[in-house]
Formats: sequence, C-alpha cells, structure tokens
Amino acid sequence: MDVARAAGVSQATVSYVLNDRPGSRISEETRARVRDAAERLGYVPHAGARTLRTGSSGLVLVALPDIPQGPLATGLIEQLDRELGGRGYTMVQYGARDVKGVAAAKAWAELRPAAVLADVARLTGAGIGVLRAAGVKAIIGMGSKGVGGVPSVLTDHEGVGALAVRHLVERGRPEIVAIVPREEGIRPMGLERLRGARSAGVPVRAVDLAFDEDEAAAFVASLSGGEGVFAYNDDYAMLLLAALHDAGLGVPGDVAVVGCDDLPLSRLTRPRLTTVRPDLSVAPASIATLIDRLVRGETCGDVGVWTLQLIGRDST
Amino acid sequence: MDVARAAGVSQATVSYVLNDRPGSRISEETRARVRDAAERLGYVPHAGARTLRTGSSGLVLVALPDIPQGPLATGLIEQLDRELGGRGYTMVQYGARDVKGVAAAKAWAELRPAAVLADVARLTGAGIGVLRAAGVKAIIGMGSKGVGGVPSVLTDHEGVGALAVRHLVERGRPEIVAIVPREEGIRPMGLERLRGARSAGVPVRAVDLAFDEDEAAAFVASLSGGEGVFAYNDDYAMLLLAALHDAGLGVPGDVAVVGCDDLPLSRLTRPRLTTVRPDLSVAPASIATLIDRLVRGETCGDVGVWTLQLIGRDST
DNA sequence: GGGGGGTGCTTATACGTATAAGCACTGGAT
DNA sequence: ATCCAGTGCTTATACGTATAAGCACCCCCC
Repeated sequence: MDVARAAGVSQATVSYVLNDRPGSRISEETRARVRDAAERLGYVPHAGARTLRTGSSGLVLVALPDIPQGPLATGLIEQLDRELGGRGYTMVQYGARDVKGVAAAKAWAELRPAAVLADVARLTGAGIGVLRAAGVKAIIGMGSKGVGGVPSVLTDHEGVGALAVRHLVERGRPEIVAIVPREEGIRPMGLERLRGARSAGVPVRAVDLAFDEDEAAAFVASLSGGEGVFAYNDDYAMLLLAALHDAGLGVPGDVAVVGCDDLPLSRLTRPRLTTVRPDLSVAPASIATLIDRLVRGETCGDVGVWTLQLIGRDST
Repeated sequence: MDVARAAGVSQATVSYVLNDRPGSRISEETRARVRDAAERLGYVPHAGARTLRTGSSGLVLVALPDIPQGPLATGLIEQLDRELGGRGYTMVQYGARDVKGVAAAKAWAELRPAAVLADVARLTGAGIGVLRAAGVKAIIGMGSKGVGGVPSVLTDHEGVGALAVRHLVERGRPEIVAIVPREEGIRPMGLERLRGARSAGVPVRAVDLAFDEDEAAAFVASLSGGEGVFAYNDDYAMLLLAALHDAGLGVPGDVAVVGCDDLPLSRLTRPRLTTVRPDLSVAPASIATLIDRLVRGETCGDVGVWTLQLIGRDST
C-alpha cells in the first residue's frame, strides 16, 4: 500500500504501527516515519477490509422502530451514540422501516455488524438465526416484551398506565378513562399502557381515538364530568385539552388529564399538563455496557430502559 | 465457500449465479442448485468484501445536523431511505454529532460509502478532500448555503422569514418583531430567517430568545400591542402564545403570531396557529436522483429542499 | 476427420487488512 | 569462536468477493 511505500517500509510494519499492537518491536524512529506518511497521505483505514480480515467489525447497527421519533427517543439514540463511540464502536442507524423478519435480518447482516439493536417487532426467530449465522455477536431487542433467545431493552409501558391512574385516583378521580391511540405503529403500546392502567385496581374505560380533532370532540362530548383521563401521551393529552377547551369543560375542574413524555411543549399548555416523565438518563450507558458484554461473549439478561416519575402540574 | 461446496460448484459459479451477471453461461439447472443451496444455508453476501473487490459500495451515509429533529426532518430522511432503497442503495444514518471537519470525514470514509450527505456545518474543504481521496463518489452538503466544490441541498430559510413577514404586513401589522432563538444549533437558521424577514421591505425588530417561559414573559411585557411577531418556528410560537395568554394579551387582537413547520400540535393551540409550511414532498426523490447521478459520475448543481406555503389560521 | 465455435464450467487473481512466521543483524555470555 | 536471545523488520497468507482468462466438452460444417 502507498503509506508503506512512502515510509519506505513493508505494509505489515504500517499495520503494526497504526494499530500500535502491543508486543510488536518497531523502533520509535520508524513509527514516526510511518505515522508521518499516513498523516501526509490522508490515510483512512478500510473498515470493510478490516472486518473481512478479523471477522468482526466495530459496527453497531440500530434499527429504529417505525414510529415517529419524539425528542426522548432521539436523545436516547444520540447519547447511545456517544457511549458507544467512547467504547470504540461505530453506531449507525438503519432505516428501511417497512422490512422485518428474515428480509430485514439479511439486509442488516450484509454489513456484518458486531451488534444489532432492533425493535422487537422486526426481530423474528428466523431473523435472529440469520444474524447469528452471519457472525453478529450481540443481538438485542427493544420493546415492551422480550423476544425469544436474545436479551432485550425493555420499555415499561404498563408502568406508565399504572402510575398515571394511581395519580388520578389520588387526586380524587375514581372514574378513569384511558385513551388507546388508533395509529398503527403506537397502538400496541397503547394497549400495554391500558393494561397497566387496569392493573391499578379501579375500573378503567378504554377509548380508541385517532389523532384527530373531530374524534376528540366526539369523545369529549361523551364525558359526563368528573372523570380522570389518561391520554396515552402528551400529544394526545394536548389534543384532549384543545377539545375540552372547545367544549367549555374546565380542566381540572370538570375533567383531569394526564399525559406521558414530558415534552417541552407540554409545559406550555394552559392549564399546564400533568405528565408521566420517563427518565432515560441511565439507558445509554446500560445499553452500551450490554452491547459491549455481549460482543465480548458474556451472557446478559434484559435491562430496563427507563424509570418513571409523575410530574404533577395543573391539569389534575 | 460453503454455498459452492453445498451446490457442488466453484465459488466463481456461485458469484455468477447470485449476481446473475449478464453474459455468463450457466445452465438453468446449475443456477437452481446454487440458489437452493444459498437459500438453505441462509447465505448473506459480505458487503465489506464486495466493497473491497469492486472498489465501491452501495452505501449512502447521512450525517445528521446536530439539532433535535422534528417530524419534518424525520419524515424526509425516512422517505429518502425508501427512494434510495428503490435504487439499490443502502442508506444509513451516522451520528457522532459533535465531530466535524477532517475528523468526521475520516470516520465516514472508513465505511467507504458511495455517497455522503452531510450538514454543511460539518463539511470543510479538507474534509471533502479526505472523502474524495477515499473514493466517495457523491459528496453533498445540506444547509442554507452551499459549501465549496460540492453540490448542496439548500434549505431556504430566508424565504420563511420573507413569507411570514409579508403575511403579517398583509394582515395589517406594519410593526414586525422577529424572534431569533438563542439555542446553539438553530441560531444560524434563526439569523437567516431574520435576514429574509428584513428583505420584505419593512423594518423588523430582532429579539433574541431562549426557549424559556420567563424570557418569553419578559419579552411579551415589552410589547406595546399591535405588533406582528414572526416566532422562528411553531415551538417558539407556542411559547409565545402561552406567554401572551398569561399576560392577558389577545391573539390576534393585540398581537399576531406566525410560526413555521406546521407541526401537528400547532393546530391544537387556541387560537389556532398561523404557520409557514415547508413542503418537503419532492425532496426525497430529487435528493436520491442527485445522489444517483453523482455516483454515476455525472455533474450536478444544487437542489432546493422545499417550497413554502403560508397556512393562515387564527393567530394572525 | 479436423477445425471452429459455442456452452458450461473452473482456476487464478486482486482488493486492504491483521498477524503468524521467518530472517538478518547485534551484543553479550560461554 | 559458538551459541543464544533479543531487536527490528519483511514475507506470506487468509478473509469473501468479482471477474478475466482458460479449459474441456459437444456439435456442426467442410
């Protein structure tokens, strides 16, 4: 290769120097010459060739779930990127959101990543087999329940519902309504949150709702007053607040509303929105550690992605 | 390789069959045997090895700008992914958001992508040189102004300001205030939008603002009434609507407000928010075409990423 | 029956890398 | 003088792929 030629040494020497492999006996003078040549020529290692030779890459492939990402998920991914970078990995996000199962696994496997972090909805048993066969060391699911045979990063949606409902009951609202969004991608999480809401020990009326002002108005018209509504998340909560305002119902006087996510915008509603805040601050480090362990061949169990906290504001 | 062994043919035959290279003379019977073996063994090609051999990959690397991504940008990336997938490319998003210039270029170049689509803030002349030297065929900037020597995808921030201010003037607000956000990542765009606002021919007062309720309250207290405020985007517009509400000022009676982005949530404010909607619907296809052309060695000019439309609602 | 032109494959090679193995010195210790 | 143990390198190889080049066979034509 040309760095070798420029430095007047063999290609092997270049490799020893640039990776400064412990135990290799290259004089400091030669090292300097090699490093200088590499710098001058703008040498960049070829990740593919390295992967081919060593049989493993430092690539971590993150296959996002196919729902619109809010600031929470975006921040998590960003911090995870930092954590992985600090451990010598290269994180990359892979889209192709409508592909799943074996087809998705094959696409991911082509890049021969060291790790794949994928939405459980896109990971099937056969897909995991494909990844394993391609030498992917760490396969990790992301979702509310694990997928067979691989460790998962678990999102506790039931806890959201339970916490919200407990709060509403504490605030004197024995009559609970839980919104279940009708949108394709998030509906399963809505059902999990509903299950959690129902685990709190009080009867919960479930209401399907699209993110639509007319539907929200119709729902609001069905309220008799006095209910506590768990709105799935802050977006739906803001939809409801608008509909309640239009209907002339007072919040929290007539109806109490609690959301989830603690979006920056949710502080701007009048009344200010009570919400369940998922704390994702430890997740990046724990996911990165999980990946690192699996790549090193250790076995690991599931990790939780968040802890939940109720932020009481003016809507309950 | 083992597919070859399983099918009882040479590795070259496998390659000819699986890529069905035109002009290769392999019997249909052998082809079937090879394909069957590949299927049975769950064969997945090794992208790195292919890149090594052919000297070019089908990888398109997208290096996101380091600002929190809203639904607009997310949707654009998602659609671009689809477009590129349809043309045989593999799109991947690369984070490491705090790195720029040569360091970033080296990190990107390791993957030997066919194309790099990067925020202009992270592309420097030296960085472009590194990418070129590593054989990246298509280097494309993203931002409000081009970067030397490479085609760019241009976001017309000045147009946003100009359109918003023209609308405010039409609605009878000769006294204009433009908010310039103080947040690190978006401030440059705020300044561009301000410049556009000032190009409309009326005097514009610029106000620096952090995304903070107290600052917003202080700003609102400084208003004399009658102003038209261009709030940079819908988030800031919602911040202002809350502050105006708290101060007892009527919208649009006392103050008119216009945002930008047409966020789903911006329809839920009362009054409903007037906003500038960037139409990104043609961008994915045109960016994909641009990439494809550059990879094929053609030369191309800049493309615009959006057209702007004013959505008049109740806040102006 | 000998040549010519398909047809259906195989053999060989290079891409850039990491690393095992080897090789030429040098400087003691025997 | 001989051997041994470093020291500082080089040579050779394999990873999985694409593809040029070659080779054996068959069929047809003169």
